[in-house]
Amino acid sequence: MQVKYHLIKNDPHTQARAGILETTHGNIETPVFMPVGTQATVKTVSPEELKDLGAEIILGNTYHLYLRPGHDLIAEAGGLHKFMHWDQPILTDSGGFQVFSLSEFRKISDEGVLFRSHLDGSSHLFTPEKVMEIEMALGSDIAMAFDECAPYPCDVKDVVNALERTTRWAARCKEAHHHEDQSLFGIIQGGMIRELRERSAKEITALDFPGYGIGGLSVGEPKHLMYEMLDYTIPLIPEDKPRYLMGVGSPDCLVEGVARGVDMFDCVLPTRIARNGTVFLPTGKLVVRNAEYARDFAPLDKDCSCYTCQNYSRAYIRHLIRCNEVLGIRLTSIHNLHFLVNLMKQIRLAILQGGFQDFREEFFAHYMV
RNA sequence: GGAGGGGUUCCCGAGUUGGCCAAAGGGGGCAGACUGUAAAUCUGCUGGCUACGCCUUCACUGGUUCGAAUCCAGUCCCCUCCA
Repeated sequence: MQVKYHLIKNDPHTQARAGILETTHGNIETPVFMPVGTQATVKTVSPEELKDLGAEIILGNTYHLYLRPGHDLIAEAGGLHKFMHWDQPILTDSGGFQVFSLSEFRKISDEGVLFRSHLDGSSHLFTPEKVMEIEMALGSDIAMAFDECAPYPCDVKDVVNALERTTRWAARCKEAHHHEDQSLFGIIQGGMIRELRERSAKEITALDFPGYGIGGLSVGEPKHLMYEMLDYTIPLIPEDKPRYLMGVGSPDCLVEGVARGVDMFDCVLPTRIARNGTVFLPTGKLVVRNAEYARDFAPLDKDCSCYTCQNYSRAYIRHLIRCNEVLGIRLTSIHNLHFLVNLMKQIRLAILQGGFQDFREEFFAHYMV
């Protein structure tokens, strides 16, 4: 089946909305936060633990899985779900972000992107058609179109080029995509320029995808700019399609993204900062690795219901992280993922109960950015 | 008892043709960053101060010298080999 978005409730004061996204591997309650599992694993956290902390859908990455172990191998294993033992929805990113993050290893042409593997230096041409072939082989529920994510800051002409190319590639992706159990999402680009955002939104939505990614944001620009771009972009996306703000995941950005009409988010932030000794709390970030928690025998968050907070102290977690023990980063990863997943569940509940605006104010009354 | 080697800043460890040495490098410690993952990574600080300068420091004591972690003498420890 193709994904289907059901709008359940609009917030009366903001653009926030609650809905359900139906997929082959089950329903997703939106707005939702999606943990990132680039290499067919959310680093250090098992699928069972992801389910326990409430994750509904996770990501995989086309570029990384193509290079290793190879999409053919994963297809042979029975697809990504089976390969990694995750039976809930999966979204695969297309490698478009690697055009940005691995910019020193690639050359862009209209045909596609020639990557020099960061693993062994070998060359690989990613065309929209190739990316579709890979994503279909992976068998994710949602495949992202191959886009060009422009950096920030960026010359206007380069933003325009990326935008135009992204539109052309989106059309080619759509043409090449044939998979009845996988839905292809288009991606809107346009840098930090209102007119270009609007233009990209119009061009991409004209191609009629079952969902839309908003890309090219959270690439180093100030937050107010990102929020502005969302304000310009989201009203141009059909109401009956899910909107996915790609790569965004700080708690404050999630709340503000939802307020602007975003349904889906993904981000490496919770797992990355977890591995570096930082955790999310309702009051803001806390570097549990720091000396001031050496003798703090309380949980990370006394009101948190996650596995970590139910069983371990700040002092113990700090000790593990300082000793480089894997359990330390597993515990902080579990907590951070739970924090964001749970934040979205609270947000959704608030929307359903008509109290999102109050929730938002309450959140920022406590959360120090 | 004899022969040889060595004691450096929290730790390990460079540095001994004397000045460019508050002293390389690593570890540890302290702090910061991290937003579709080249990240369990990266960056900064790590003797003291009334700081573009001053003070204390390279086992200890004394000496040579304009100047010593570096040279000399003695002392105290440590290691290896031979008795």
